[in-house]
Amino acid sequence: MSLSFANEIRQRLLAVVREQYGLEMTDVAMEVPPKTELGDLAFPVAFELAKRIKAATGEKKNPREIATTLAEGLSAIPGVARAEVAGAGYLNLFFDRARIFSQLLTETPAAASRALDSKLIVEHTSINPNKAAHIGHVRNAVLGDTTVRILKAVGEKVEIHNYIDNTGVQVADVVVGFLHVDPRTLDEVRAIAERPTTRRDESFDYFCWDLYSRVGQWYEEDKARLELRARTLHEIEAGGNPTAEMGEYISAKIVDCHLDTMSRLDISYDLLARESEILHLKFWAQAFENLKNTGVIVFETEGRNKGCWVMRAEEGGEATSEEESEHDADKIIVRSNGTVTYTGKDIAYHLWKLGKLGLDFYYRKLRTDHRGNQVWITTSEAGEAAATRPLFGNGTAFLNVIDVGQSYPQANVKRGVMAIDHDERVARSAHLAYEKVTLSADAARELGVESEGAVSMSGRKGLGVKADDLIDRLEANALVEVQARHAELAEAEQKRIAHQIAVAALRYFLLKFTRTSIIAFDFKEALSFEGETGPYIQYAAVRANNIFRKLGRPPADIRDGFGACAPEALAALFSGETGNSIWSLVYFAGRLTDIMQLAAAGFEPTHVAKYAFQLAKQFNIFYHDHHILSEPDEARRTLLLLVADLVRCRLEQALALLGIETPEKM
RNA sequence: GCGCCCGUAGCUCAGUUGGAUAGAGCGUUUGGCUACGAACCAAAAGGUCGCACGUUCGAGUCGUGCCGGGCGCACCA
Repeated sequence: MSLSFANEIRQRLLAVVREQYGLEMTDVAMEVPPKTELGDLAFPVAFELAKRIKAATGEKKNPREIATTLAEGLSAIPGVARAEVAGAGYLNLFFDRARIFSQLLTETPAAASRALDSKLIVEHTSINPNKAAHIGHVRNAVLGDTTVRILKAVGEKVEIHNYIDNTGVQVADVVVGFLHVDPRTLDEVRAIAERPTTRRDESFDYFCWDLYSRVGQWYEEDKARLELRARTLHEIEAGGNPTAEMGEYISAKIVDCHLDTMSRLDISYDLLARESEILHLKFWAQAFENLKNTGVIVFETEGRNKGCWVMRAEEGGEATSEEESEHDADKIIVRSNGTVTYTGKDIAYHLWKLGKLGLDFYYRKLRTDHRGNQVWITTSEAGEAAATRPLFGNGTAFLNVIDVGQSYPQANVKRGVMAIDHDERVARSAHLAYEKVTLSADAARELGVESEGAVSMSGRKGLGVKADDLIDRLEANALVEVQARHAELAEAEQKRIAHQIAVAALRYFLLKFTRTSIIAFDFKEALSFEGETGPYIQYAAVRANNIFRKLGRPPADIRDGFGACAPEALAALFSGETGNSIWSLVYFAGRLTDIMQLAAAGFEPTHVAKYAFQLAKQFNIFYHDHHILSEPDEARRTLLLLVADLVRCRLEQALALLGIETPEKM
């Protein structure tokens, strides 16, 4: 429903309150009644007014009486058929169904675009480039990608980053593996990474997955070997030596694998920002100056943090607490030996995101992805000229999709950044925290681990469901179903559809949960195509499309004939019990814009996922109740076709927001 | 000890700024394909919304205190 329409009603209502009761209200609550028979919009405002009137005049008024007065004052709003008082004092409005319906047929669900000078920088995926991606990583990527789609749909300008920690401990561990556990020269590693193979388990990221867990065991056997990790990490950070070269090669190759995996799920990026550049281009040194100048960080000359630069805890109301506990929340940014902590480096990186650092990366083209988008990557040495590439960074706010375990460091990063850049728009920046994916007892058993309850995945132990394995299984299962139903299609086409179904199943499975809910991954549930699943929603859209295919006329053709329908036919469509249920479907289809706004405001893609499922469910009931093509009344048939078309459009749009395609057939 | 998240049907989970009779999927039982293909639909059974106070005309939703589970709180990243 267009927002301006609802806002107009609100304003009118506020005016009536002013005229009738002389009360100034800034806003009124508005909601959708639980049943269509009760109306299309409900205002519980009379309850609050009763209270206010009593406070102002001492006069006791019944909420129903107030609602009645308001209803009388609300006459003649275009699009509103009538107002009713219901329950204990609800003011319910009924729309002019025919009018709204015709409006919806021409409306496209896009929100008013925001200021053009604002740009959100969304960081997601950011998998350590040392092993294959697993289902937990996919949750991050799907959440991030879907959030981006929704933000763009409501008019935000978005830049998508994928942070590559190519100089971290995890990469160092695989380098240790190739140097000491399963010794190989760089050329031999290259041979493994670049060997031509169609076998999934021979791909380089799978190879490293196994090696990484072997390294973990190898450390366990002799803790002294951890020295080797520290030395390797140091060499990688320093750069310009054979160890660093090995790390560079491995991480670049694994990043390639990750991008391929994510492409299968229609996920893409604008820029891969690498930690090696943040190190080599001395981002921290610059940020350090900025932080010192503003006084956010101070040098401790005594106490247990003596010799460190720390970010002091915010002054809370509790000044009475002991000295010791006050210093608990102080965050060390520079250690007493002069090295910088992770938090410090991340503050520097985020200042860059906002264009507040005074330094920039160099950039080069990495690849053109499956969508045809140019993916860029940072480099330390002179890259593409600024004139021939996008201007990266300089965002007005950042959004980071990172698991909930990073909440504390993330809060510190934002605190440090806000101390330097306290633009109110920066305050929108947020850590989009999501809970982890664990393995259900059944899933763990399938992977060889016996357990009573859910089990945490562990890259270090090599325990987890690899993303490509799962997608392969989904595609194989979907292909069986497609072949059973559409033997007439060419194999390539069958596979294409199976792929679309697999993506729908996986993405919906990860989006049906709220961000803060732990997902206990279960194969049976994730591999299902029935019930509350992505394919169920696709099926509803495909059914709608089938009607038009059988009809032999495109939807646009039907829309052109709308004007010729008699007003009586339109009135009949929405009258009676059957009319109510058709109207409730139409009205729900019209609410996509509201849902988008809700999802965007809370960075919660689940709202769109749940909406799409509910709309599909309602459509399936409609489909079952009305056999459109055999409808004898031609005008009514046209109108039913238009309803089907409206729902079809909104379903496909909602699916697109979720990163799910609608197959031609299924 | 401090902070955050979770607790809703047998299981897995939704539940927008507090609103009308708390929903869905799976599972169980039963029914519906010579229709736009059943990856669907219909029906039944299943609830002290962890517990107790409080605020409110109204609490699954807000506040306080408990109980139970998970995760953070490094001169690690």
